[in-house]
Amino acid sequence: MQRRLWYIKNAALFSWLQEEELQRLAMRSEMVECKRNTTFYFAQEQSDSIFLVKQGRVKLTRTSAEGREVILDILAPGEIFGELAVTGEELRTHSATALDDAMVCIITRREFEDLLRRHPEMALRVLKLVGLRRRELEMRLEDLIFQPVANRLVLTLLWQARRHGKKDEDGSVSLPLTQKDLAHLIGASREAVAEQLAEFKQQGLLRTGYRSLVLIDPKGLMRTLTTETEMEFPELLDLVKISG
Amino acid sequence: MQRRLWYIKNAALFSWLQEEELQRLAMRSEMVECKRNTTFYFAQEQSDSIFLVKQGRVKLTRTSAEGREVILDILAPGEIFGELAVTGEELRTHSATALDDAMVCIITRREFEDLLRRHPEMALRVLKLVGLRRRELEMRLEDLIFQPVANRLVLTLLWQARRHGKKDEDGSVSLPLTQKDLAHLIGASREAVAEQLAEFKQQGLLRTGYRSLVLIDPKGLMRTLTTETEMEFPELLDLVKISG
DNA sequence: GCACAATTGTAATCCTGCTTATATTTCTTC
DNA sequence: GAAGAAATATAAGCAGGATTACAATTGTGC
Repeated sequence: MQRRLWYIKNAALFSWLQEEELQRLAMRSEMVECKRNTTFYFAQEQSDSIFLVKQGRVKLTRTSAEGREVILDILAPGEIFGELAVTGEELRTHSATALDDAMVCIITRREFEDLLRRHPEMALRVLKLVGLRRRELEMRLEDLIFQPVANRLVLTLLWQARRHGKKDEDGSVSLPLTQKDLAHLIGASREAVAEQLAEFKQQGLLRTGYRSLVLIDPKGLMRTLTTETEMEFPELLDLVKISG
Repeated sequence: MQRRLWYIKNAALFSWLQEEELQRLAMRSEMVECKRNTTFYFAQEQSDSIFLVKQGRVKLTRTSAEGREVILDILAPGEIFGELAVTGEELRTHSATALDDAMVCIITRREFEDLLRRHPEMALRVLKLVGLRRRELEMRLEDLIFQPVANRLVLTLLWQARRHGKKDEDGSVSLPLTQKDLAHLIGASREAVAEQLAEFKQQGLLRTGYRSLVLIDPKGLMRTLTTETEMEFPELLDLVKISG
């Protein structure tokens, strides 16, 4: 219970609530620990809860009729998912799966809706969040249309590095991602990703490992973009400030 | 002023407000009439107003560094755009342009935020709207990755028919779209769209015209999907109920 | 520790759809 | 009504990336 409270307090979306509300939430939410690859919900299931990631990463995916997968997002601890349950979504439009051994907090839709009603400001914060994710999708749609695999790969590597990368003393960043996950993130085949990674590896920009890769020279990776594309990714320059 | 009130009252997002609020909105909003191809705002401009479409269609686009365009959405009368201004968006991430001679209503962000504060329920409705558009983007991302041009084209034609099509007595639906617009909607080249349309034309599924096309056999178009893809577009069966 | 599953590495082949090119039709404007 | 702009039509050549295939490596469960 204390632990639950701690986690909730440390989620950006909830941290501003007064102690009383936080305790109520901690009391009424369920905490679940689970192994890697556990699925929290599948597409088409009833949308009746909101999740808060406490530990591990969670991937949100859509699967085509033929079983091919696209990754909509990969969440880090402190982020919530399934929040579209409070936007009139009846059934899930994606699946949610743990990428690592994970811990999540489950809040019923009813409870969350009550919270929104008690704190109108919360609705604005959720609105902000949903809007932000929508804009991210718009950017990805654009990249998918305009950028070749190599660029999409670099953009995604840098993006993932900011969210999930572990920074080393020497400035390199390690990422816990399989080539398959990367492929599903950028909408390419696993082989195309492997080939492109091999090329970057040869250029000394990164190292590959089993289920992981290490960005040795993030700035160098970024430079592979600017040759063909205009300078237009100022946010990515923040890469240096990656959380360690 | 009366006309302004009428339009606002007839927008789904506002219709539930009490008369008093509607009048206030009508009073404080600006009504603008403009020609086809007028741009309401460009990407990177300050996000300080929300728009309501009264007449004509409005397209929202993103443009790549090289000048290529992707259409994020095409709005019909009664719909709003620019609403991300109230989600913490500082600068526009897309441009908005009139596809027809149009009329829009402009509400300042401040005014809209006040409205949200006075009516917390409004925040929930906007949240619902933004969530819906996010899900649409997720679907398009998936289609872009999994579907070939032919399928994307059909899906888009049927989708556009529902939103903007004019239904004829004989069951055919006419759409005011250029091939270029279609190409930008599905992320393909204009030529690829033309070629595919030619094929459908030959199969008697549609007719093409200058800046317009007529879906002669929407169900037949849909059937071209089910051969290669599984049946998985139940919503599209509503096509028969297209607004006339 | 051994069998099996998952992941990575690499290469040849093939195909969708982009590019480029050119002609024609329809609208707009003066 | 003529000239120019915008949109449609069509086709050849090319290329990025998917598919297919197979080998090698690393993890996992009994």
